[in-house]
Amino acid sequence: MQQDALIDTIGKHQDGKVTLKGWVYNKRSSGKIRFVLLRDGTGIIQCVFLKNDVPEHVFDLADSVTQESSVEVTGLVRADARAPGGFELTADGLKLIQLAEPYPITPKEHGVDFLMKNRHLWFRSARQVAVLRIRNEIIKALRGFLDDNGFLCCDTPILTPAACEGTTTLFELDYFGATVYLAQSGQLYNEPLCAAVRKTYCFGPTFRAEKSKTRRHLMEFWMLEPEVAFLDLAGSMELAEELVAHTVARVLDKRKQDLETLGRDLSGLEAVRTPFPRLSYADAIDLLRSKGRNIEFGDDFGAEEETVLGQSHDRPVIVHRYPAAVKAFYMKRDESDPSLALAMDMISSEGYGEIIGGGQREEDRQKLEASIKQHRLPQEAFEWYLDLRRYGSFPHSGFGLGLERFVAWITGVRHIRETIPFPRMLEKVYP
RNA sequence: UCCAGCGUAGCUCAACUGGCAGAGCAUCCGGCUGUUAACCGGAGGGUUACAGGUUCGAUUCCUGUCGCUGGAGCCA
Repeated sequence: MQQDALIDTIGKHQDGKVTLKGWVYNKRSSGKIRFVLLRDGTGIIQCVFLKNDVPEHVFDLADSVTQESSVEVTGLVRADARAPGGFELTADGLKLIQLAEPYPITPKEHGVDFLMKNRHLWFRSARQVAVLRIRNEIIKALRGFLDDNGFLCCDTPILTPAACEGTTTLFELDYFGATVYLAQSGQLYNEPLCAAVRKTYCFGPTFRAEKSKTRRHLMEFWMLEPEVAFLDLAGSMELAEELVAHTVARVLDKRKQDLETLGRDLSGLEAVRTPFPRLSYADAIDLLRSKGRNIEFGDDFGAEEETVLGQSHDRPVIVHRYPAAVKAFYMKRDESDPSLALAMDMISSEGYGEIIGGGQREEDRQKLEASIKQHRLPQEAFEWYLDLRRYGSFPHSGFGLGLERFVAWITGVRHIRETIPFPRMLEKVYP
């Protein structure tokens, strides 16, 4: 691809003349000198226009051009200690591509509702770009780790005939007269795939029609779900912590600048090294009670419990062996205590809640059928799933990682809505 | 769905116990040769979310509706 000069690598052109295309981020003027901050999608650079050195129409345009107008600037690249990026452009030309109408998002404070209605413009701002860059780095690191460890990305369908787990509310869709649902997980489909390729994962959007209205929930979010044949619960906990630690290290290595733009406290991320503390559900209950939480054995954790558990360690904590009653039907029971499921959750360290949920799957057909009945699910919809227990059944485990919660935690962004370009929230689908 | 809070200029917010609806930014005009959310002077910009009520008088108090924000439950 033919490449114009770009701001993030402008140093290559030091003392040379370049033409930059981009948008006016801000401008300042002072009589016979005018400054235009140019944003090109890779960075921001200050362009300096001197009245005595540029044609009059160029000098005039540097004053009248509006915020976010698209322009083409030519000039000399100069190192300057005063410039935030280290370089400045001494401009000699400015061409207007389109004069922007008064831009709604000024370089001042704005409210959430206003910013969300202008989401398509909001992410031109520096903080939002930093989040998008980190999100991309996280995706690359997650996929890279799995790809390098022998996983095959196979992917699973988005339109599904029945509820995967029968627990959460799904979006319903007309499928040529039949009813189908938007997938809430690729997990059941991953299981036959791991019998074919041993280690598989899927990575795509998932949908929950729950009327959740918190800073940790989206109606549409991206989930990474690895599934491995002949892997037990302990193995899946190791995989999860290695995957998370690798990804955090990678972001610290590659996107420190963006983390600093966001004002992220790096010490919280630097502490994320394996092994992560493991806590049985029973131990977690004891810990919560010792901290004054009123919780009984058998209760699932609420948001406050997750926060207490997450904040009691300097890195993510893995809780395992939950009561089977609070977990999905396909979870394998613990042989030493069949009331417990071989399930595990990873809770992030700084109050961002559960980022991973998974465990070992039931491989015994009769036990699985009993569980399907117990959960009042229609067995005929799961015959293909039961086939895996008929034709060479095998122990296997996996988990799901919620991308946006993970991004929220790593970036330190308080609300999950900023971690995806176009968040789908409760009754909010514009833009 | 439930609980709590908030709706005032394009945006962010003031307006004391009910007494003339105001500021900063943005926009427009003018000034300034190194500005960093630049600054200085001036101008325009209002059905105080909507409907009703109490009152001499309502942005302010009451009722309802709508919208938004935060939280809970559910989960990643």
